[in-house]
Amino acid sequence: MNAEADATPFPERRRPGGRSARVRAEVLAAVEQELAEHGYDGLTVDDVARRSGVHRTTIYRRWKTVDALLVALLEAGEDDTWAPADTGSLAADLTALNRELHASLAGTSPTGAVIAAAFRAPAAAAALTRFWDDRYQRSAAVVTRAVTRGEIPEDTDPDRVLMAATSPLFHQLVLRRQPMTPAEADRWAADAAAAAVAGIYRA
Amino acid sequence: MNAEADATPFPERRRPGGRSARVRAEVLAAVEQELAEHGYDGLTVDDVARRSGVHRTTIYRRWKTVDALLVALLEAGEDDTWAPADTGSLAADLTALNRELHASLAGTSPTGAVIAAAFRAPAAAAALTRFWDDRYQRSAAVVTRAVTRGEIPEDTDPDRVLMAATSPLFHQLVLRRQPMTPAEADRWAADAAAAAVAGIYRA
DNA sequence: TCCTAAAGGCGACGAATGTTGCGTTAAGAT
DNA sequence: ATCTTAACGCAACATTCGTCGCCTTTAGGA
Repeated sequence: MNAEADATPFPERRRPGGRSARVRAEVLAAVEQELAEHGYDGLTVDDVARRSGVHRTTIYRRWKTVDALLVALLEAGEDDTWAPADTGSLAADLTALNRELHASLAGTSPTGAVIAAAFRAPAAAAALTRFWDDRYQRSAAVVTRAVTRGEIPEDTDPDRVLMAATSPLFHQLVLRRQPMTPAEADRWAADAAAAAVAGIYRA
Repeated sequence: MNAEADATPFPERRRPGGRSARVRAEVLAAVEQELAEHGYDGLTVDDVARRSGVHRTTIYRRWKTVDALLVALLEAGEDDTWAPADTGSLAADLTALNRELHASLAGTSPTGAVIAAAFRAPAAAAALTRFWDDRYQRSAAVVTRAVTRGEIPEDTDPDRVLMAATSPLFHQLVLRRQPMTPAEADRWAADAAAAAVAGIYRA
Protein backbone atom coordinates (compact mmCIF):
# COMPACT_ATOMS: atom_id res chain seq x y z
CA MET A 1 0.00 0.00 0.00
CA ASN A 2 1.92 2.99 -1.23
CA ALA A 3 0.06 6.00 0.03
CA GLU A 4 2.67 8.55 -0.89
CA ALA A 5 2.42 8.15 -4.65
CA ASP A 6 -1.12 8.97 -5.67
CA ALA A 7 -1.82 7.32 -8.98
CA THR A 8 -5.26 8.87 -9.44
CA PRO A 9 -5.30 12.67 -9.76
CA PHE A 10 -8.53 14.57 -9.56
CA PRO A 11 -10.78 13.89 -12.54
CA GLU A 12 -12.36 17.35 -12.38
CA ARG A 13 -10.23 20.34 -13.31
CA ARG A 14 -10.39 21.79 -9.84
CA ARG A 15 -7.18 22.26 -7.93
CA PRO A 16 -5.02 19.19 -8.38
CA GLY A 17 -2.00 21.25 -7.43
CA GLY A 18 0.29 21.43 -4.48
CA ARG A 19 -1.57 21.77 -1.22
CA SER A 20 -4.47 19.46 -1.89
CA ALA A 21 -2.27 16.67 -3.10
CA ARG A 22 0.08 17.12 -0.18
CA VAL A 23 -2.77 17.07 2.32
CA ARG A 24 -4.17 13.97 0.74
CA ALA A 25 -0.86 12.14 0.87
CA GLU A 26 -0.21 13.14 4.46
CA VAL A 27 -3.63 12.06 5.62
CA LEU A 28 -3.46 8.68 3.89
CA ALA A 29 0.01 8.06 5.27
CA ALA A 30 -1.27 8.89 8.74
CA VAL A 31 -4.21 6.51 8.30
CA GLU A 32 -1.87 3.71 7.33
CA GLN A 33 0.36 4.32 10.34
CA GLU A 34 -2.51 4.65 12.79
CA LEU A 35 -3.98 1.46 11.43
CA ALA A 36 -0.73 -0.43 11.87
CA GLU A 37 -0.32 0.84 15.42
CA HIS A 38 -3.80 0.77 16.89
CA GLY A 39 -5.79 -1.35 14.48
CA TYR A 40 -9.22 -0.51 13.18
CA ASP A 41 -10.77 -0.03 16.59
CA GLY A 42 -8.23 2.62 17.48
CA LEU A 43 -8.60 4.43 14.19
CA THR A 44 -10.18 7.81 14.86
CA VAL A 45 -10.42 10.91 12.74
CA ASP A 46 -9.00 12.99 15.57
CA ASP A 47 -5.84 10.91 15.78
CA VAL A 48 -5.36 10.97 12.03
CA ALA A 49 -5.75 14.74 12.12
CA ARG A 50 -3.20 15.11 14.89
CA ARG A 51 -0.65 12.85 13.23
CA SER A 52 -1.03 14.33 9.76
CA GLY A 53 -1.18 17.93 10.93
CA VAL A 54 -4.35 18.37 8.88
CA HIS A 55 -7.38 19.78 10.62
CA ARG A 56 -10.29 17.51 11.56
CA THR A 57 -12.75 19.59 9.63
CA THR A 58 -10.75 19.17 6.44
CA ILE A 59 -10.76 15.41 6.80
CA TYR A 60 -14.48 15.33 7.46
CA ARG A 61 -15.11 17.53 4.43
CA ARG A 62 -12.98 15.57 2.00
CA TRP A 63 -13.65 12.01 3.13
CA LYS A 64 -16.75 12.24 5.34
CA THR A 65 -16.17 8.93 7.17
CA VAL A 66 -13.42 6.65 8.42
CA ASP A 67 -14.67 4.12 5.91
CA ALA A 68 -13.93 6.45 3.05
CA LEU A 69 -10.40 6.94 4.32
CA LEU A 70 -9.84 3.22 4.05
CA VAL A 71 -11.33 3.14 0.58
CA ALA A 72 -8.98 5.90 -0.52
CA LEU A 73 -6.04 4.07 0.99
CA LEU A 74 -6.98 0.88 -0.80
CA GLU A 75 -7.44 2.62 -4.13
CA ALA A 76 -4.15 4.46 -3.74
CA GLY A 77 -2.41 1.14 -3.33
CA GLU A 78 -3.86 -0.54 -6.39
CA ASP A 79 -1.42 -1.96 -8.88
CA ASP A 80 -2.70 -2.09 -12.44
CA THR A 81 0.30 -3.99 -13.69
CA TRP A 82 -0.08 -7.04 -11.49
CA ALA A 83 0.01 -10.44 -13.19
CA PRO A 84 0.29 -13.96 -11.80
CA ALA A 85 3.67 -15.67 -11.99
CA ASP A 86 4.25 -17.93 -15.01
CA THR A 87 6.47 -20.80 -13.90
CA GLY A 88 5.52 -23.45 -16.43
CA SER A 89 3.38 -25.71 -14.26
CA LEU A 90 -0.06 -25.37 -12.68
CA ALA A 91 1.10 -26.53 -9.27
CA ALA A 92 3.97 -24.05 -9.14
CA ASP A 93 1.79 -21.21 -10.42
CA LEU A 94 -0.84 -21.87 -7.76
CA THR A 95 1.86 -22.15 -5.12
CA ALA A 96 3.21 -18.75 -6.11
CA LEU A 97 -0.29 -17.28 -5.89
CA ASN A 98 -0.88 -18.76 -2.47
CA ARG A 99 2.46 -17.59 -1.13
CA GLU A 100 1.72 -14.05 -2.19
CA LEU A 101 -1.74 -14.27 -0.67
CA HIS A 102 -0.38 -15.81 2.51
CA ALA A 103 2.14 -13.01 2.90
CA SER A 104 -0.61 -10.40 2.47
CA LEU A 105 -3.08 -11.99 4.84
CA ALA A 106 -0.80 -13.39 7.53
CA GLY A 107 1.73 -10.61 7.65
CA THR A 108 1.71 -7.93 10.27
CA SER A 109 2.58 -5.44 7.57
CA PRO A 110 0.47 -2.31 7.06
CA THR A 111 -1.09 -4.12 4.12
CA GLY A 112 -2.36 -6.83 6.42
CA ALA A 113 -3.80 -4.27 8.81
CA VAL A 114 -5.59 -2.51 5.97
CA ILE A 115 -7.05 -5.74 4.70
CA ALA A 116 -8.15 -6.77 8.17
CA ALA A 117 -9.77 -3.40 8.70
CA ALA A 118 -11.56 -3.43 5.39
CA PHE A 119 -13.59 -6.46 6.44
CA ARG A 120 -15.16 -4.41 9.17
CA ALA A 121 -16.09 -1.33 7.17
CA PRO A 122 -18.86 -1.75 4.58
CA ALA A 123 -17.59 0.69 1.95
CA ALA A 124 -14.00 -0.43 2.34
CA ALA A 125 -15.14 -4.02 2.09
CA ALA A 126 -16.72 -3.23 -1.26
CA ALA A 127 -13.50 -1.66 -2.51
CA LEU A 128 -11.51 -4.65 -1.36
CA THR A 129 -13.97 -6.98 -3.05
CA ARG A 130 -13.38 -5.18 -6.34
CA PHE A 131 -9.66 -5.59 -5.76
CA TRP A 132 -9.95 -9.34 -5.24
CA ASP A 133 -12.30 -9.73 -8.18
CA ASP A 134 -9.68 -8.14 -10.40
CA ARG A 135 -6.97 -10.42 -9.01
CA TYR A 136 -9.06 -13.54 -9.60
CA GLN A 137 -9.82 -12.48 -13.13
CA ARG A 138 -6.14 -12.00 -13.90
CA SER A 139 -5.27 -15.25 -12.14
CA ALA A 140 -7.55 -17.28 -14.39
CA ALA A 141 -4.68 -17.17 -16.88
CA VAL A 142 -2.87 -19.67 -14.67
CA VAL A 143 -5.55 -22.26 -15.36
CA THR A 144 -5.96 -21.53 -19.06
CA ARG A 145 -2.22 -21.87 -19.53
CA ALA A 146 -2.34 -25.27 -17.86
CA VAL A 147 -5.11 -26.27 -20.25
CA THR A 148 -3.02 -25.12 -23.21
CA ARG A 149 -0.09 -27.18 -21.99
CA GLY A 150 -2.38 -30.19 -21.74
CA GLU A 151 -1.87 -30.51 -17.99
CA ILE A 152 -5.55 -30.51 -17.18
CA PRO A 153 -8.80 -31.21 -19.05
CA GLU A 154 -10.04 -28.59 -21.50
CA ASP A 155 -13.35 -28.03 -19.75
CA THR A 156 -11.79 -27.27 -16.36
CA ASP A 157 -13.51 -24.42 -14.55
CA PRO A 158 -10.85 -21.80 -13.69
CA ASP A 159 -12.88 -20.20 -10.92
CA ARG A 160 -13.27 -23.43 -9.02
CA VAL A 161 -9.58 -24.25 -9.24
CA LEU A 162 -8.62 -20.82 -7.92
CA MET A 163 -11.26 -20.93 -5.23
CA ALA A 164 -10.15 -24.36 -4.09
CA ALA A 165 -6.58 -23.14 -3.76
CA THR A 166 -7.21 -19.79 -2.10
CA SER A 167 -10.42 -19.92 -0.09
CA PRO A 168 -8.93 -22.01 2.74
CA LEU A 169 -6.40 -19.23 3.32
CA PHE A 170 -9.09 -16.60 3.65
CA HIS A 171 -11.16 -18.84 5.83
CA GLN A 172 -8.42 -19.65 8.29
CA LEU A 173 -6.51 -16.36 8.33
CA VAL A 174 -9.30 -13.83 8.03
CA LEU A 175 -12.43 -15.42 9.39
CA ARG A 176 -11.08 -17.74 12.04
CA ARG A 177 -8.08 -15.49 12.68
CA GLN A 178 -5.83 -18.44 13.25
CA PRO A 179 -2.24 -18.81 12.09
CA MET A 180 -1.22 -20.77 9.02
CA THR A 181 2.28 -21.81 8.02
CA PRO A 182 3.55 -21.15 4.51
CA ALA A 183 3.80 -24.93 4.11
CA GLU A 184 0.06 -25.26 4.68
CA ALA A 185 -0.62 -22.61 2.08
CA ASP A 186 1.59 -24.55 -0.33
CA ARG A 187 -0.35 -27.70 0.39
CA TRP A 188 -3.66 -26.10 -0.52
CA ALA A 189 -2.14 -25.07 -3.83
CA ALA A 190 -0.88 -28.60 -4.39
CA ASP A 191 -4.26 -30.09 -3.49
CA ALA A 192 -6.06 -27.82 -5.92
CA ALA A 193 -3.61 -28.63 -8.70
CA ALA A 194 -3.90 -32.37 -8.06
CA ALA A 195 -7.69 -32.21 -8.05
CA ALA A 196 -7.66 -30.24 -11.29
CA VAL A 197 -5.39 -32.82 -12.90
CA ALA A 198 -7.75 -35.54 -11.70
CA GLY A 199 -10.53 -33.78 -13.58
CA ILE A 200 -12.56 -32.89 -10.52
CA TYR A 201 -13.21 -29.29 -11.57
CA ARG A 202 -14.55 -30.11 -15.04
CA ALA A 203 -17.65 -28.20 -15.99
CA MET B 1 -30.70 -18.39 17.94
CA ASN B 2 -33.20 -18.91 20.70
CA ALA B 3 -32.76 -16.00 23.04
CA GLU B 4 -35.83 -16.70 25.14
CA ALA B 5 -34.59 -19.94 26.66
CA ASP B 6 -31.39 -19.21 28.52
CA ALA B 7 -29.48 -22.45 28.89
CA THR B 8 -26.73 -21.02 31.10
CA PRO B 9 -27.91 -19.75 34.51
CA PHE B 10 -25.59 -17.69 36.68
CA PRO B 11 -22.64 -19.68 37.93
CA GLU B 12 -22.35 -17.65 41.15
CA ARG B 13 -25.08 -17.95 43.70
CA ARG B 14 -26.16 -14.36 43.31
CA ARG B 15 -29.67 -13.64 42.23
CA PRO B 16 -30.52 -15.93 39.34
CA GLY B 17 -34.17 -15.44 40.08
CA GLY B 18 -37.03 -13.79 38.35
CA ARG B 19 -36.20 -10.23 37.43
CA SER B 20 -32.62 -10.66 36.32
CA ALA B 21 -33.40 -13.59 34.09
CA ARG B 22 -36.38 -11.80 32.63
CA VAL B 23 -34.33 -8.69 31.92
CA ARG B 24 -31.65 -10.75 30.27
CA ALA B 25 -34.10 -12.59 28.04
CA GLU B 26 -35.89 -9.40 27.04
CA VAL B 27 -32.68 -7.61 26.19
CA LEU B 28 -31.30 -10.46 24.09
CA ALA B 29 -34.57 -10.81 22.25
CA ALA B 30 -34.50 -7.09 21.53
CA VAL B 31 -30.94 -7.32 20.25
CA GLU B 32 -31.91 -10.08 17.88
CA GLN B 33 -34.86 -8.12 16.53
CA GLU B 34 -32.93 -4.87 16.17
CA LEU B 35 -30.20 -6.75 14.37
CA ALA B 36 -32.64 -8.32 11.95
CA GLU B 37 -34.28 -4.97 11.25
CA HIS B 38 -31.42 -2.50 11.13
CA GLY B 39 -28.32 -4.65 10.85
CA TYR B 40 -25.16 -4.19 12.83
CA ASP B 41 -24.69 -0.56 11.88
CA GLY B 42 -28.10 0.34 13.23
CA LEU B 43 -27.63 -1.59 16.45
CA THR B 44 -27.48 0.88 19.31
CA VAL B 45 -27.80 0.41 23.05
CA ASP B 46 -30.47 3.09 23.20
CA ASP B 47 -32.70 1.30 20.72
CA VAL B 48 -32.25 -2.02 22.49
CA ALA B 49 -33.19 -0.31 25.75
CA ARG B 50 -36.30 1.24 24.26
CA ARG B 51 -37.46 -1.99 22.65
CA SER B 52 -36.77 -4.18 25.65
CA GLY B 53 -38.13 -1.74 28.20
CA VAL B 54 -34.92 -2.15 30.18
CA HIS B 55 -33.03 0.99 31.12
CA ARG B 56 -29.86 1.97 29.26
CA THR B 57 -27.84 2.05 32.45
CA THR B 58 -28.75 -1.54 33.23
CA ILE B 59 -27.56 -2.69 29.83
CA TYR B 60 -24.30 -0.78 30.14
CA ARG B 61 -23.72 -2.24 33.57
CA ARG B 62 -24.42 -5.84 32.68
CA TRP B 63 -22.90 -6.03 29.22
CA LYS B 64 -20.71 -2.96 28.91
CA THR B 65 -20.56 -2.95 25.10
CA VAL B 66 -22.61 -3.80 22.04
CA ASP B 67 -20.05 -6.48 21.31
CA ALA B 68 -20.80 -8.24 24.56
CA LEU B 69 -24.49 -8.25 23.71
CA LEU B 70 -23.70 -10.17 20.54
CA VAL B 71 -21.50 -12.59 22.44
CA ALA B 72 -24.32 -13.26 24.88
CA LEU B 73 -26.74 -13.77 22.03
CA LEU B 74 -24.41 -16.22 20.34
CA GLU B 75 -23.79 -18.16 23.53
CA ALA B 76 -27.51 -18.28 24.30
CA GLY B 77 -28.11 -19.85 20.91
CA GLU B 78 -25.56 -22.63 21.20
CA ASP B 79 -26.86 -26.11 20.63
CA ASP B 80 -24.93 -28.79 22.49
CA THR B 81 -26.80 -31.60 20.84
CA TRP B 82 -25.89 -30.80 17.26
CA ALA B 83 -24.46 -33.62 15.15
CA PRO B 84 -23.86 -33.95 11.42
CA ALA B 85 -26.33 -35.95 9.37
CA ASP B 86 -25.48 -39.60 8.78
CA THR B 87 -26.76 -40.55 5.36
CA GLY B 88 -24.47 -43.45 4.52
CA SER B 89 -22.20 -41.78 1.99
CA LEU B 90 -19.49 -39.14 2.21
CA ALA B 91 -20.86 -37.08 -0.67
CA ALA B 92 -24.35 -36.96 0.80
CA ASP B 93 -23.05 -36.17 4.29
CA LEU B 94 -20.97 -33.28 2.99
CA THR B 95 -23.90 -32.07 0.93
CA ALA B 96 -26.08 -32.02 4.02
CA LEU B 97 -23.41 -30.04 5.88
CA ASN B 98 -23.08 -27.52 3.10
CA ARG B 99 -26.81 -27.06 2.76
CA GLU B 100 -27.11 -26.29 6.45
CA LEU B 101 -24.19 -23.92 6.24
CA HIS B 102 -25.57 -22.29 3.12
CA ALA B 103 -28.90 -21.70 4.81
CA SER B 104 -27.19 -20.09 7.79
CA LEU B 105 -24.88 -17.85 5.80
CA ALA B 106 -27.08 -16.90 2.88
CA GLY B 107 -30.39 -16.65 4.68
CA THR B 108 -31.91 -13.37 5.74
CA SER B 109 -32.99 -15.02 8.97
CA PRO B 110 -32.06 -13.50 12.33
CA THR B 111 -29.35 -16.14 12.51
CA GLY B 112 -27.80 -14.83 9.35
CA ALA B 113 -27.87 -11.28 10.67
CA VAL B 114 -26.19 -12.34 13.89
CA ILE B 115 -23.47 -14.18 12.02
CA ALA B 116 -22.89 -11.28 9.68
CA ALA B 117 -22.67 -8.90 12.61
CA ALA B 118 -20.26 -11.09 14.54
CA PHE B 119 -17.66 -10.71 11.82
CA ARG B 120 -17.50 -7.02 12.54
CA ALA B 121 -17.24 -7.14 16.31
CA PRO B 122 -13.98 -8.52 17.74
CA ALA B 123 -15.32 -10.20 20.87
CA ALA B 124 -18.33 -11.60 19.03
CA ALA B 125 -16.03 -12.87 16.32
CA ALA B 126 -14.11 -14.83 18.91
CA ALA B 127 -17.31 -16.38 20.25
CA LEU B 128 -18.39 -17.30 16.75
CA THR B 129 -14.99 -18.82 16.05
CA ARG B 130 -15.42 -21.08 19.06
CA PHE B 131 -18.82 -22.05 17.69
CA TRP B 132 -17.40 -23.01 14.30
CA ASP B 133 -14.48 -24.85 15.87
CA ASP B 134 -16.95 -26.99 17.75
CA ARG B 135 -18.95 -27.66 14.60
CA TYR B 136 -15.86 -28.71 12.65
CA GLN B 137 -14.79 -31.02 15.43
CA ARG B 138 -18.17 -32.73 15.44
CA SER B 139 -18.23 -32.86 11.65
CA ALA B 140 -14.99 -34.81 11.47
CA ALA B 141 -17.16 -37.85 12.17
CA VAL B 142 -18.43 -37.59 8.61
CA VAL B 143 -14.95 -38.31 7.30
CA THR B 144 -14.04 -41.02 9.78
CA ARG B 145 -17.28 -42.83 8.95
CA ALA B 146 -16.35 -42.74 5.28
CA VAL B 147 -12.98 -44.24 6.16
CA THR B 148 -14.68 -47.00 8.13
CA ARG B 149 -16.92 -47.77 5.18
CA GLY B 150 -13.85 -47.99 2.96
CA GLU B 151 -15.02 -45.11 0.77
CA ILE B 152 -11.78 -43.15 1.12
CA PRO B 153 -8.17 -43.92 2.11
CA GLU B 154 -7.42 -44.55 5.78
CA ASP B 155 -4.94 -41.70 6.08
CA THR B 156 -7.33 -39.06 4.78
CA ASP B 157 -7.08 -35.78 6.71
CA PRO B 158 -10.60 -34.92 7.97
CA ASP B 159 -9.85 -31.23 8.42
CA ARG B 160 -8.77 -30.77 4.84
CA VAL B 161 -11.85 -32.53 3.49
CA LEU B 162 -14.16 -30.36 5.57
CA MET B 163 -12.24 -27.21 4.73
CA ALA B 164 -12.34 -27.99 1.02
CA ALA B 165 -16.10 -28.44 1.17
CA THR B 166 -17.01 -25.49 3.35
CA SER B 167 -14.41 -22.73 2.93
CA PRO B 168 -15.66 -21.66 -0.54
CA LEU B 169 -19.04 -20.92 1.05
CA PHE B 170 -17.55 -18.67 3.68
CA HIS B 171 -15.34 -17.00 1.13
CA GLN B 172 -18.08 -16.17 -1.28
CA LEU B 173 -20.96 -15.45 1.07
CA VAL B 174 -19.20 -13.75 3.95
CA LEU B 175 -16.06 -12.17 2.59
CA ARG B 176 -17.07 -11.30 -0.94
CA ARG B 177 -20.69 -10.87 0.06
CA GLN B 178 -21.88 -12.33 -3.20
CA PRO B 179 -24.81 -14.69 -3.67
CA MET B 180 -24.48 -18.43 -4.06
CA THR B 181 -27.12 -20.88 -5.19
CA PRO B 182 -27.79 -24.04 -3.20
CA ALA B 183 -26.64 -25.97 -6.28
CA GLU B 184 -23.23 -24.36 -6.08
CA ALA B 185 -22.96 -25.28 -2.42
CA ASP B 186 -23.83 -28.85 -3.37
CA ARG B 187 -21.14 -28.86 -6.01
CA TRP B 188 -18.45 -27.85 -3.52
CA ALA B 189 -19.50 -30.76 -1.36
CA ALA B 190 -19.35 -33.09 -4.36
CA ASP B 191 -15.93 -31.76 -5.38
CA ALA B 192 -14.53 -32.33 -1.90
CA ALA B 193 -15.94 -35.84 -1.75
CA ALA B 194 -14.55 -36.70 -5.18
CA ALA B 195 -11.13 -35.33 -4.26
CA ALA B 196 -11.14 -37.32 -1.03
CA VAL B 197 -12.03 -40.49 -2.92
CA ALA B 198 -9.18 -39.74 -5.34
CA GLY B 199 -6.83 -39.70 -2.35
CA ILE B 200 -5.91 -36.05 -2.64
CA TYR B 201 -6.34 -35.30 1.06
CA ARG B 202 -4.11 -38.14 2.31
CA ALA B 203 -1.69 -37.13 5.04
C1' DT C 1 1.64 41.00 -10.81
C1' DC C 2 -2.94 40.82 -9.40
C1' DC C 3 -7.54 38.54 -8.96
C1' DT C 4 -10.63 34.85 -8.01
C1' DA C 5 -12.33 31.08 -5.88
C1' DA C 6 -11.38 26.49 -4.19
C1' DA C 7 -9.48 24.38 -0.29
C1' DG C 8 -7.85 24.43 4.41
C1' DG C 9 -7.81 26.20 9.37
C1' DC C 10 -10.33 27.56 13.49
C1' DG C 11 -13.63 27.61 17.19
C1' DA C 12 -18.15 26.72 18.65
C1' DC C 13 -22.20 24.13 18.63
C1' DG C 14 -25.42 20.00 18.86
C1' DA C 15 -26.23 15.17 18.99
C1' DA C 16 -25.02 10.74 20.32
C1' DT C 17 -22.62 7.80 23.43
C1' DG C 18 -21.04 6.25 27.92
C1' DT C 19 -20.54 7.05 33.10
C1' DT C 20 -21.69 8.05 37.96
C1' DG C 21 -24.25 8.83 42.34
C1' DC C 22 -28.28 7.82 44.50
C1' DG C 23 -32.89 6.25 45.39
C1' DT C 24 -36.16 2.19 44.64
C1' DT C 25 -37.53 -2.60 43.91
C1' DA C 26 -37.63 -7.28 44.81
C1' DA C 27 -35.07 -12.03 45.35
C1' DG C 28 -33.65 -14.97 48.72
C1' DA C 29 -32.43 -15.88 53.49
C1' DT C 30 -33.83 -15.92 58.42
C1' DA D 1 -43.41 -11.70 58.07
C1' DT D 2 -39.13 -9.22 58.09
C1' DC D 3 -34.54 -8.05 56.74
C1' DT D 4 -30.62 -7.59 53.69
C1' DT D 5 -28.64 -6.48 49.62
C1' DA D 6 -28.07 -7.41 44.65
C1' DA D 7 -30.06 -5.62 40.72
C1' DC D 8 -32.64 -2.09 38.42
C1' DG D 9 -34.40 2.73 37.33
C1' DC D 10 -33.50 7.52 37.04
C1' DA D 11 -31.38 11.87 36.05
C1' DA D 12 -27.45 14.55 35.66
C1' DC D 13 -22.88 14.74 33.97
C1' DA D 14 -18.71 13.91 30.90
C1' DT D 15 -16.80 12.73 26.62
C1' DT D 16 -16.57 11.81 21.93
C1' DC D 17 -18.13 12.52 17.31
C1' DG D 18 -19.57 15.00 13.46
C1' DT D 19 -21.27 19.63 11.56
C1' DC D 20 -21.48 24.64 10.61
C1' DG D 21 -20.23 29.52 9.85
C1' DC D 22 -16.55 32.37 9.10
C1' DC D 23 -11.92 33.66 8.07
C1' DT D 24 -7.27 32.71 5.92
C1' DT D 25 -4.31 30.65 2.57
C1' DT D 26 -2.92 29.55 -1.93
C1' DA D 27 -3.32 27.36 -6.69
C1' DG D 28 -4.04 28.73 -11.19
C1' DG D 29 -5.49 31.98 -14.64
C1' DA D 30 -5.81 36.86 -16.66
